[in-house]
Amino acid sequence: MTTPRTPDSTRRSERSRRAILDAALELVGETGYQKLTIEAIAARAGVGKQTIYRWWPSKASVLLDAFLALGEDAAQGEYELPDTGDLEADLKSVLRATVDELNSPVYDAPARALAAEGVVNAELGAQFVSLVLEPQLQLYVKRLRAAQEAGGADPGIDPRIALELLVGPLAHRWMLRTLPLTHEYADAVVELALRGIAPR
Amino acid sequence: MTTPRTPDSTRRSERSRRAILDAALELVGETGYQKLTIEAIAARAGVGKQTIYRWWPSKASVLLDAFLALGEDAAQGEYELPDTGDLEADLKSVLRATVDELNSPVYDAPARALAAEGVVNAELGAQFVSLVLEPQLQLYVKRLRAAQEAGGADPGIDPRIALELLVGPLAHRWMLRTLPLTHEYADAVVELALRGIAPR
Amino acid sequence: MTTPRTPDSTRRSERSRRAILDAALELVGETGYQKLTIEAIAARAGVGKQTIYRWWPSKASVLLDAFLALGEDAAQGEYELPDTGDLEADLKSVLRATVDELNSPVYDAPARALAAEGVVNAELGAQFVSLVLEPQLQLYVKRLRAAQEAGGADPGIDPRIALELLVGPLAHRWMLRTLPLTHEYADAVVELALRGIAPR
Amino acid sequence: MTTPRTPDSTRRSERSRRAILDAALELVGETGYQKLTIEAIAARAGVGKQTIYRWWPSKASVLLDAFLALGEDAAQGEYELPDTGDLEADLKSVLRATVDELNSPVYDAPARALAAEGVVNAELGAQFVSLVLEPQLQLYVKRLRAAQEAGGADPGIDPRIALELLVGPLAHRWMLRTLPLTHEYADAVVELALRGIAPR
DNA sequence: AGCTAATCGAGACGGTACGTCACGTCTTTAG
DNA sequence: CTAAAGACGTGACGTACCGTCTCGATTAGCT
Repeated sequence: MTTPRTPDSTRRSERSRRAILDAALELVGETGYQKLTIEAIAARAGVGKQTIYRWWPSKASVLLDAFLALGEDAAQGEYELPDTGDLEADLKSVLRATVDELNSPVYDAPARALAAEGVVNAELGAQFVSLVLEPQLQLYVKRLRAAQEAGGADPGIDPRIALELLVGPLAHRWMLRTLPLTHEYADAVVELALRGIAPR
Repeated sequence: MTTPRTPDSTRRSERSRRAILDAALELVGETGYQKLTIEAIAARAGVGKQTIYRWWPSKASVLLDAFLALGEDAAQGEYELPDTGDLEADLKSVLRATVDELNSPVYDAPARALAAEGVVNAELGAQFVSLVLEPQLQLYVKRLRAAQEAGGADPGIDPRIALELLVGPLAHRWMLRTLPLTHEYADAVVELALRGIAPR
Repeated sequence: MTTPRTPDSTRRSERSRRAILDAALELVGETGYQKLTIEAIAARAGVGKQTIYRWWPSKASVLLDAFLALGEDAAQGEYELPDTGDLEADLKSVLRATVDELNSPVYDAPARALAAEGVVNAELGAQFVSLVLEPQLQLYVKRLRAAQEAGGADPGIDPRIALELLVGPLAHRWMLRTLPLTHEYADAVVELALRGIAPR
Repeated sequence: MTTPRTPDSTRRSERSRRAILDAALELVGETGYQKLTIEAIAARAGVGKQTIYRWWPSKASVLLDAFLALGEDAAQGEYELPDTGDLEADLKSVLRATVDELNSPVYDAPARALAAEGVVNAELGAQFVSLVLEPQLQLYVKRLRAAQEAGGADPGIDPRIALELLVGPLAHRWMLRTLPLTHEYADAVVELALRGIAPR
């Protein structure tokens, strides 16, 4: 009988939207993802619960938006990997920066929450990958292609797989905390992987 | 005034323990981890809730035990990686088997649940690593050391890092479902990683 | 800075007013008073909620107006009780008509809703009494005074109390549905009450 | 799938039951029936909401039980109307007592709430009548029958209707507050009604 | 083999959060 | 420039589970 009713996004309150995203980030940092509740977000944001349910289907979804907003504030148009001509140096610098980001408390809590949710919830996972992860990975593809053309990498190699050799190990250590995630580790991974990627 | 009392494990009902672990595995497969509840496990197992709370501190902990039991049934003493002398062939065979396991529905749901929980819950994550993951990884270390001694791998390389070059990419694809996890991918990862690991 | 603003009743939309009253009557019949909501009335009437809040302070108040409109349509100037000179016959005819009205589905739902609200909400109750009930009761007073003057009723009796002996029992059966409300009952009440009212 | 599950009344907490009934009576007196909420009852009683929902289907139902408990405490086995041989005196004394009760703040709020709910909700109304009202009314029937046998009342009269002539007017004034409910009014009603009831 | 104490299935309890509904207010937009 | 449409903060709804707590009724290990 009563249709689900899609809300009118032109009437949306930007004020409330920001307050919700900010509150979500704050709370996930303070209490962790498991204890993060929609009610707490609403209370902290000074917003009715319905205003959250009107625009997002789940708390994971709120957090994804909050994380994207966080990224946009920070990124400020950094849509390229450095290309100094020295592939090894460039990759080391990028992976070291990634290590720093993953170790930074601001990114850590929401990123873990989203990654964990994505592991278990395919739909959210797909969004996380397409909105957050894949754009990053494409930068590697581009940089590796450039290296192949410049003769710094074996042209027979699939850059997609090469990139996973670089990123996979970092992700592995970060997600399950098997061993500490350091600059030295990033360097070691780059060195080892490049021995496989280098022209024969 | 009565002490918190630790339960007497000699009197523990093996019947109930099995029923609980089985129910947990069934339910995590049917409804997913988020919707898995202690009450549902108790009901399915025909057991009082207290019997679960008496022996486990959380649902993640129940699931970890259930997953370990699942592994023990299957493993049957396979505590070695094959060593035919051909490192590449051996690794391909092992990683292909891992791919099959990760793609199998029986392992997938509980393994994802535990991995996700471990991402976000450091304590459970540590248990997962030490009980499930690390024993597996040590097999790689052992095999790689053997290869180094036999001259099939560069002795200057840290086997721990080498192994992560093999396992990290697989884990990455599995956890976030970026791209399909296939035998071909396993082969490609082994080939590329071995170019880095091989003696110079 | 704008004053609370009293609405300008000359600009009021008669179209909306009727649609709201009609919708209120329809809905109270369909779903009952408890489930009657301002939002549903507005939706059914094709009217904004604010148009209701502008003109009425509560849903009970809307319903009171709707009920009054209903009465005006029906009454068409029947502002007298019949006076054939036979008090007993006149009262029986009036009370039988009242029984029919109370048993009619159209009047029943809104009348019950208002009566119930009036029981518990003194303000609305006072309005209900002064606008709906008291005018009716005054007709009885007038008819009984006429009978006293004509010698058909004891002049020593307070007509106000006499009337309540007639109306009270009907109201009692109707409100709490203790026993069926029939013409026979109306007749029996009139006969018994008149034995008390008659001249000695 | 999941059966509605009827709770086991032998395990019921008497402590909680009393606390809930007491809280309901207190709150209905303080804030009125409309503003009475299950949540407030639970909070005041120091009880989980589910404990209310487990045992009662609605707030009206809680209040009915609370009112019955109130009655039981007060009544202490007064299961008879006085019979001094003087019908008029006995009825006046009883109706005066009823007037006092209806005017007492302790009874007023819950009684109004239940009466109002019963007007609009047939199911609750039937319970209210059979548990609260009808037992009272039967006492009148009994007393009137005794009077008929003793020659103090016309044996041709239906006691059920006679009683409604006594009780109906009181109820009418109480429910809609048309005019004040006083001892004088009770006396006047008895006198007038008895003129109809008396032997010819 | 019988006693006795702990574990067991069951589920009521005080709570927290869920996701929904309606309230009454306020703002935006179309006629 | 009125009013429909409807987003908003608020708060109660009734439900689902949480983790704790009592209940008898089995067990299982010790006398």
